[in-house]
Amino acid sequence: MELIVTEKHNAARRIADILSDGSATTERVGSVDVYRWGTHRVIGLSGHVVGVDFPEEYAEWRDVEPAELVHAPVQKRPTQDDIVRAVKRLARKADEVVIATDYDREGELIGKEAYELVREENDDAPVHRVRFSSITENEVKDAFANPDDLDFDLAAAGEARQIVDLIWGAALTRFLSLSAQQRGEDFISVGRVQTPTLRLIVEKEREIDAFDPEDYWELFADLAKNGDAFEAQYFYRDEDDTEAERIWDEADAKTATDILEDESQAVVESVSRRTRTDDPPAPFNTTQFIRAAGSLGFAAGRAMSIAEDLYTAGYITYPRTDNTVYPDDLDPEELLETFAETSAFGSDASSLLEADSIEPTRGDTETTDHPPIHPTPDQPDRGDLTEDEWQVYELVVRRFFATVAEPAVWEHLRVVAETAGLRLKANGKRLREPGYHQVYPYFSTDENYVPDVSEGETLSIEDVRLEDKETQPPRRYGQSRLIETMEDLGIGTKSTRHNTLEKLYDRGYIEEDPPRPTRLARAVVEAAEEFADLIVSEEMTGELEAEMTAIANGEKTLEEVTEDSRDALDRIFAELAESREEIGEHLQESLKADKTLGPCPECGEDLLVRQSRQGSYFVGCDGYPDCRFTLPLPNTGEPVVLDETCEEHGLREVKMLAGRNTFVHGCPLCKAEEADDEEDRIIGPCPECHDEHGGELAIKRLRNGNRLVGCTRYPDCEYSLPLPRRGEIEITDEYCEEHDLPELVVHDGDEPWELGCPICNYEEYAAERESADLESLDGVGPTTAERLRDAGVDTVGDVADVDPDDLADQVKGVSADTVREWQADAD
DNA sequence: GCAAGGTC
Repeated sequence: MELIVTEKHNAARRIADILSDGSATTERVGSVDVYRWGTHRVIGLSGHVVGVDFPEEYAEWRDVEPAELVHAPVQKRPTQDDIVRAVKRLARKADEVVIATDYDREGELIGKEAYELVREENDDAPVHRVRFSSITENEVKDAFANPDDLDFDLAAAGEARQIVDLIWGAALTRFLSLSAQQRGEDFISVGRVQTPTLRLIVEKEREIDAFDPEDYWELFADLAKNGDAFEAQYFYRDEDDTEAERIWDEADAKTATDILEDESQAVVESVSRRTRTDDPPAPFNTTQFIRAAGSLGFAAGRAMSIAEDLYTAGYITYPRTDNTVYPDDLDPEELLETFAETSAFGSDASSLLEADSIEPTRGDTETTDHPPIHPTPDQPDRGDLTEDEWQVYELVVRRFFATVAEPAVWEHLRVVAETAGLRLKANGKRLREPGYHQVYPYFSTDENYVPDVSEGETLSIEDVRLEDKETQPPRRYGQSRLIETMEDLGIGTKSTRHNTLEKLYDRGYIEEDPPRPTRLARAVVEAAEEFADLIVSEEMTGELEAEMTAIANGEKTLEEVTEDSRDALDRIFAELAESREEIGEHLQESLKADKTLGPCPECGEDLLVRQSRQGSYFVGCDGYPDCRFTLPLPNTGEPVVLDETCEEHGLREVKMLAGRNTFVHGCPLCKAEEADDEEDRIIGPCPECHDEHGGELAIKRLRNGNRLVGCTRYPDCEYSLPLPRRGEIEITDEYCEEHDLPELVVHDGDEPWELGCPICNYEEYAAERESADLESLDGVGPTTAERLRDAGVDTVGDVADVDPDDLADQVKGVSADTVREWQADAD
């Protein structure tokens, strides 16, 4: 039997399909699907199926000095037992094994891991390695016709990285967490990739904090030719003889304005025209895809998750790639033709096919890992995808179109006019040839109109405006710019950069989007800068890359590299030992600062965001138990303490993070006082207890900011209906006959909306929620929805009734935590 | 309970 091992299940299926000419069938080996035809078997791994870790006796943090981890043994252990078992079972019967993992360093290591599993069971079957960079018939058949051997040096380079990352990350993470006495989930983590990334964010924040704005002025005038007006701006030559628009002195600005206002005409001094070619963009690699999706409003992780769904469904190629050059065996014309008949893209594809020749653009990076992201000939109908998925799919299709389209041509027109010794300029631009913009509408094609004037011509000055401005602090990194910067610095990989950002959010290091660092993040970066500079610098990756290259080239061994790295970490721990307490205190202060609102109105100690034993959040006093002052917080989402401070109480405002239901709660003391001041408004009989006890329904505002319709006999009667948190609620004269309650109207923003009878409203809402499509849940695409339906879950209402762990076991790609998030969302 | 790297 010939066994073929691939890196992922999808690749196994497609390779089996190609090599068997479509005759392969599936069989189960344990719980794993394997493809077979004749004497061949193809099994797909799931990336790494074994991982490195310390032996069991190092697992308890309290029993081991973090510094001991530096010299602790490192073991390989299966992380995906079912797949490991299946590989071993197949290996026993194999006469020959072919490793067909991805064509990159990590693929070589994953291949070696498979090789070692095979060798545990089978001493003598020959093991070959095939390499191909896209799963197309030609490449795959060619690779299998010319098998090679595993590159053990290259795999060892990857193993060295695993060991160095584990030792540094685990030892320093434990050191920081233990010194700050952080237990449980709230450990303080550092690592070769996450900490330099965090430093980028922290350093930008330092620049913003240190920024001192400066006033300046800009002077504009409208010039007109026969009533045809356009905007021009005053400029001058500064001391370096460069053109400048900003006027730094207010008196100078006023003088120039006065002069200009006294003039009614300006004479055209020069007119220059030039045309500029605007080349179409390069094919998508992961980073550029994330950036483009980011400009459509998708967060990096969300964009990748949608792309993975589209890939699994077969609509686009593999979304994790560094490559920006299409492979030779992609025939763009052929692919375009498959779009020519579609309703969504037919006319654009047809117009592209009219070109004399089709020559796709090329980016700077040509790699062997995977082709650039492009659509496959397998096209979905619009109805097959959710709205978000369609947007991302269309982006990928149109990017492919753009890469085979013509350049655009812009015409620039610069006019300089002079009056009373002052010069005014206008820069016009016009899109003369739309080129690729016609099929790729994601870039701006805004034009700026400046009429055709000629030198010596007189223009009238219509309107003079002096604008006072101030210099702006540097902008925070957005998610996609962070990912681009990580790529430029060489930290992380195409597959992990967006995960690193999510990790920083989860660890409480960054908040909001664009991300801002917490006090804790600043303290961690400061501690690392002072004591373990290497872990916070992007150079650690650069140095490690150089060492890995040396291993791959046979110039160094894994042992040499990991020993050097251990020595460096030993030296860091020698210094850290003396400062343990100091570091711990600083981290603890920062942790507290992130949760501090301001002075307690009763005792003056700090008010802090705390969590009750049941898990709900509230505001409590640091003087507890002497001071028992508390304030409630809303019961949805996770609280974040903002920098904005309430003027009345000197307390920082609170924001509740709850996905798309995120909102700013404000000062919790103001909210509580507002609720105390707001009278309950009675609207009608309580359906539960009016007949028996005379209870009535009232619109109530709770101290945590929630608003509801509840019974006046609360807590004896707990009947309640939810109401929106925001907006003024008007009680109208129209009555619901069924419930004997007035119709309500909510005034929030411009358009008031009719909520109607609160009971009818709630019943409708509950029914809708109950039967809502699975796709309305966060992160559920058609693939996941299909799998959920297979497991007997058809609606959002059904999700509420399942056991999260059971469902996670049944449905591939869904974790129990995800299910719990859906359930919380549905409440 | 630690990292980063695969993949779902």
